[in-house]
Amino acid sequence: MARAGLTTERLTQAGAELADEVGFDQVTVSALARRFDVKVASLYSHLKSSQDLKTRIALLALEELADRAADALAGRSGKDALTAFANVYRDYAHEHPGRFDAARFRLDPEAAAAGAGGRHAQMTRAILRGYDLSEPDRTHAVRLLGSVFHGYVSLELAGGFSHSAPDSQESWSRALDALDALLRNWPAP
Amino acid sequence: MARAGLTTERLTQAGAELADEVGFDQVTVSALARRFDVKVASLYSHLKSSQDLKTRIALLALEELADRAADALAGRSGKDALTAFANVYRDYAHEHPGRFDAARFRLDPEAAAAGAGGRHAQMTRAILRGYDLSEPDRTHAVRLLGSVFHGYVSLELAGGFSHSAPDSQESWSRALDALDALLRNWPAP
DNA sequence: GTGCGATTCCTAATCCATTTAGGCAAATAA
DNA sequence: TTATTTGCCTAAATGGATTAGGAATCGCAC
Repeated sequence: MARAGLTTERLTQAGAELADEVGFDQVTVSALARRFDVKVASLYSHLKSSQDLKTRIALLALEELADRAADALAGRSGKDALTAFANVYRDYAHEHPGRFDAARFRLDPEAAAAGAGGRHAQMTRAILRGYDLSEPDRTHAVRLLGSVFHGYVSLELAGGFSHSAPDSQESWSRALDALDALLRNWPAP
Repeated sequence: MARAGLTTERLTQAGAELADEVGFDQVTVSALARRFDVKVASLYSHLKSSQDLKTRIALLALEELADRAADALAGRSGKDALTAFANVYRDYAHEHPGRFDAARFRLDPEAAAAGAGGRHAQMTRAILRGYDLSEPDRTHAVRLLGSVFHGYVSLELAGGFSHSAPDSQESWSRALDALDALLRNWPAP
């Protein structure tokens, strides 16, 4: 019987594709086995558990996202950087809804720390170098930006802004304008 | 054999409590049956499916949230209203993490429309009456506020801001200050 | 109070996902 | 080639979701 060539990486990758197709919470060890035309138990040589699979998909998504963001930030600053960074999030979410959902998966703190978690915060900080903020305001701003990106895209993906004018794209642009204005004019406590 | 007195409402209520205790995605028809000391199949006279149960919990949470928000907004305006509204969200999420998670559940559009979905947007609009914004900027602002509230609280609940200074409460306050400043000084396109 | 229909809950069975244990065969190394 | 490791399999236990059909209980009319 020919071997299927399973590895943890291939399984994670295929799991990510599956997530994009059927939704992250529909990702199941069984479905993955079907996709490789292999018996379910075989996957357990490569994955600790169903939870393990999901965690790996989440970490993959975080890495991909961080890679894209790093790319987008190169050579940009100020509002240009802000916009580019934000659009990486939004575009990624639209291209890979399942992965994006995965990226919001509750990770055990150790897994999050080991993975790309820190890179994201670091890049958000980098964007703020283009604005005149010092600690602790810079941290507050990092958290606010993260909240807006995560929140807006989540609501949009959940269908919150469809079926109503104005266009979501328009609101997104204006939200970025607003954030830029806010960062240039951050209020004193 | 004495009857347990099951009704759809009691099941939904108990499901919400269960969600707060063990997490929304751990809410299961079986667990609910155990809680009522009743066989699983019995619940299917009151619930269409597991999905149905989750949808009901989500709608319950949205209603509770809308009720609290309406209460908090009464007699307030401007930043006062903004802060009160925002704190309702955050407090509710901390008191009832499972329900809050449920409120972010992907609802079929019909269920969302039938439920309290519209009340939330309406109240957010009401807050903005205290600021000088006209359409379509008001809608953009509604979406931005919703994104921040949802995003911040989600990230906070996921543990994103713990284990690092400054305190999350501090960032939350400063974020509200910032939003207030932004709304008073909304940038032109 | 007795009887009747409707409702509530149960038994039983099926299906599907997760997970572990132990075995045979294929790839790799000696 | 033989020995060893590794990859995938069969088999089986556990537990949730769901449906069909049966029995107990309740509310109400007589």
